[in-house]
Amino acid sequence: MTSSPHSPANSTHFPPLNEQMDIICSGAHEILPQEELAQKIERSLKTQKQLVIKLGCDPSRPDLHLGHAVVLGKMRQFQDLGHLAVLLVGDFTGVIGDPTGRSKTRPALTIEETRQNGQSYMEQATHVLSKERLKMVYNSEWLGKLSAYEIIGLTAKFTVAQMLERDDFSKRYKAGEAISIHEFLYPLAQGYDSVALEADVELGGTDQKFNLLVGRELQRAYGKEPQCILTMPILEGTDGVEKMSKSLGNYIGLAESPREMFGKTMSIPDTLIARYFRYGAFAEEAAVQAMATGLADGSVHPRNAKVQAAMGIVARYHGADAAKAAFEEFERMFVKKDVPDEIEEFALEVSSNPALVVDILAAANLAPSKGEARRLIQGGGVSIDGERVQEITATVDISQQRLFKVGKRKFLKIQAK
RNA sequence: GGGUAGGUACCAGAGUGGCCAAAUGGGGCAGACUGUAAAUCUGCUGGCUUACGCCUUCGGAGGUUCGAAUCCUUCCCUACCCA
Repeated sequence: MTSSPHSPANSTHFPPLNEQMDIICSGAHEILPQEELAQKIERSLKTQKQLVIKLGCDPSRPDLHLGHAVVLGKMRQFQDLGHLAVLLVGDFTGVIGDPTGRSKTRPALTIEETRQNGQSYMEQATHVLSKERLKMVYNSEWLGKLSAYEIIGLTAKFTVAQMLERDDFSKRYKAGEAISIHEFLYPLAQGYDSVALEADVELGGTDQKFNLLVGRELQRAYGKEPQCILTMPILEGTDGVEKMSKSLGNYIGLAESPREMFGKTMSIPDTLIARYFRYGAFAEEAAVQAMATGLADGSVHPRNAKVQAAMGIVARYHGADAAKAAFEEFERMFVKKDVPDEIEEFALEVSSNPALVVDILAAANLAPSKGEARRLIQGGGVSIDGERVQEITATVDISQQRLFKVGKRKFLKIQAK
């Protein structure tokens, strides 16, 4: 549904201030400034106009994972309270390039690609967000229309010293690393989005704090009412160290199968269990507390807590039945060392049969290269029909279907075509 | 504009004519042990090859040499200092 900013919420019933604030604050890392937010809500109650809640999304990476879900979940709460969620696709800023990290030249996306990614983003986001009170916008809409004159005017509203307050910039500056001018434009453009949208609240991860605050500054500079900012914690990836991201391979995708979700959650380090329970499964605060204390005093076995978290996460995206099934399969696979229920089948074209195991692994994409396949065999990581492959020169007859297992969790049934 | 120091595999970082597919550490993968956790131990960690070996890779392009990550030329890129 679409509506222009600050339009009256049709037939929305806003809960009272205290109730709203409680929900909004739960799980939030920081809300700045909290009093202003309260004032905004009070005013919205009085005028019966919904607040505009902004969340920027990066169109170059359209794959959403549990980390994104943390902030999307907060967005959902705003929706449920009657406010308008605005998903801002940064198609224009995406072309500028994300300043965090080394400036790897990012392939410039075409308009079509951004639109497609935006659509796919939207689709996945609605796993968490309600389709009610949801609006998607592209920032090229206004940023693309700015003249050089206007852009210079924008840059004039911010100083280099202010810019260097940003952690990432100051670190790189002190370390003598490269910072391109255009990277300075990124926060400014993002901030300008808030001006254009007349955002009341902008959400983001804690790593976005600076950028969100720039939005506030710029709104003020342009004579608008400054937005409040709300940051959510950054969820660590399954490795427990780095933030969750697809490029690091430590993510749990929102679109993944129940089995994958469950399995990946079970592989997180113990220190993360309660966090995943809270932010991944969106468990009740009381339940999270109970788990945390139980883990701390040893009355809850970490494995069981992890199962609880994993089930909660799977249930959230696939339903309780799927969660139960995933759990049962997990038990069978890893506790009883059995094989999974459903294994993908693969028909392979081979020039000769029996064929080299190494060739089969590479052809079936169970290994990225033949060299890697050899290494896996040498390391004892490959078995066929339950028997470990000993020799890298081994061959196997696949005129009948064979069950290949590679590493801990790759299974594939292979048969000659 | 001038000067200085640099650009090595996923990252950090050694290597300054052949013993270099390139030390070491981190990361990653696999195995053992477990709870698909942590810690620990072991092996592997460019591609092709049963293997011998071949091919591609030390910022780009040329050159010197029997032989180059290493020397020369040139170009590109980065930081710092001076103007």
